[in-house]
Amino acid sequence: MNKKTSISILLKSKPEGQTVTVKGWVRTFRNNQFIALNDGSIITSMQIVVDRELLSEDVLKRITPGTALIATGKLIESQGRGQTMELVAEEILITGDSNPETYPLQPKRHSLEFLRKNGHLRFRTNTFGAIFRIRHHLAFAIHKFFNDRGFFYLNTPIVTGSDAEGAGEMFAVTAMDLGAIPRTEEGEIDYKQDFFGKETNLTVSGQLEAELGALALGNVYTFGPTFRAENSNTTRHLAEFWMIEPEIAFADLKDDMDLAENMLQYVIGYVLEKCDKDLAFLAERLENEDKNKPQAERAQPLLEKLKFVVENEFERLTYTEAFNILRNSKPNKKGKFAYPIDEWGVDLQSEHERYLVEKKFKKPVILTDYPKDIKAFYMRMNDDGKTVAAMDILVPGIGELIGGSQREERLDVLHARMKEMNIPTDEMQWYLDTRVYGTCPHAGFGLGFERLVLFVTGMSNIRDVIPFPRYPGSAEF
RNA sequence: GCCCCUUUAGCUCAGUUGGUUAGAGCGCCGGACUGUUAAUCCGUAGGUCCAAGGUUCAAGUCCUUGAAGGGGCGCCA
Repeated sequence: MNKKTSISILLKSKPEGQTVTVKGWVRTFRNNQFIALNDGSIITSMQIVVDRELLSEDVLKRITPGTALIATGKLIESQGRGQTMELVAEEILITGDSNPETYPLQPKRHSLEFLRKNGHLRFRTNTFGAIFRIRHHLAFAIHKFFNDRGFFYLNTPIVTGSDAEGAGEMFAVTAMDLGAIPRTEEGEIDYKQDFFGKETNLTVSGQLEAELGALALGNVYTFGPTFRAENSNTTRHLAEFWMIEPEIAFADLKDDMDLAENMLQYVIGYVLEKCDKDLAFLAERLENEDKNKPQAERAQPLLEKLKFVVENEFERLTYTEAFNILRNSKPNKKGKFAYPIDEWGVDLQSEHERYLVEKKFKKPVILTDYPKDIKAFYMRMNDDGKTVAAMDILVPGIGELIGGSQREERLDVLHARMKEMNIPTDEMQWYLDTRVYGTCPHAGFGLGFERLVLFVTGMSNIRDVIPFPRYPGSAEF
């Protein structure tokens, strides 16, 4: 096939009557004369001008929304308004018809619910095209950020034999015949006869393994699929999602917070530059969506929100400071919180996080030094004996975007914590060995990639920012 | 897992205190149109009112159960 030029590249060139070929899918066909052709490389469609003499009536009728075609012709400055250039067709080859009576996508606005049900075709819409181009650039920016800073990309296992992380319910991995599961004499499932000879699950986090890498390579990060079998039915949870988990050696909680804040500012700045057209489209979309909402429910304009995050420092405060703010807050005193703030040590609910982020500070907030009883065993114990060196980054509209901590590097303290929380130490010797041999202060965090995409695109349901969402009751495609 | 809302044409939605033949915009189909921009103009067709059961002289409208979808909460990234 002759070489195609992507529309994104053509739009950067000078239209001087040069002959070019574009290949894509018809969005609309106006006036029996103007094809809006989109090839996915950019949100902008190329206008193909068709001479009626050129094509037979039959071929003209076949140019409908969704039709795939190859158009060759001269690229000239557009005669009409609305686009800078257009392609005067000399040859049009239809490679795939699209029956307009059955093709679900019409040249009009569709609801996100409808497009979710037609998930196999939603890529062909402006909204989802923009989302998935931005998703790509965000992923690339994350790799670039870490690579530029000397981090090594480490792949941690997807099938894991470790069940001590406690980050959530896990999906079992087995090759056993589910109709005839082998049992021991005591009636327990006999995992010794399974493929790996032990109980295995899909990973809920690569952190513990990433620590092993960091305590040799210095700075590492993971970026891989993560699975949680929680029965979560919300707009910000998935059963299969992608998580980024950097882990840094010889570092404390402040280094960890600085890294997370710098990373978010870098990747958001990157897409503000690279994805200006897609972001502008999504910003306008969000604005239109919000027109029907009461003032109080309207979101901050998307570009304004993103620029603000890039240009301003995040608010940093401890759990205890946040607790005092919340306890003395109006909604708490007036009994507006479903979960009143009364006793130090309670876990903060999303209504509290939203108050801090959206009402009190109106910017991303980093909460640190949580009570030890509401956090995981591996987080470093603070000198007060009551709190741990944890940090959560909360952002408007989403809540928790990042969860991290300085890790407990002192063997005796870690051992005591594991015993206290009933974590079986004998199965975790591989983890404890990093503290037995050459331990050092280190820290890391987990970033939910889809939550980042949600935040950047201004979408509201996490199922719309991953190509093939998995959630309770649904695993299409 | 808990709570709330929705389900009417291909899509997005109206549909009054229960009352005759259920409507609109867009799309589709037919026609017009060589500078359109979700093109426009004219015309036609298109409905098991989510399903089952109930109340009533009468149900799209009220009640019960179920299904599907959406939102909030919890768990968390």
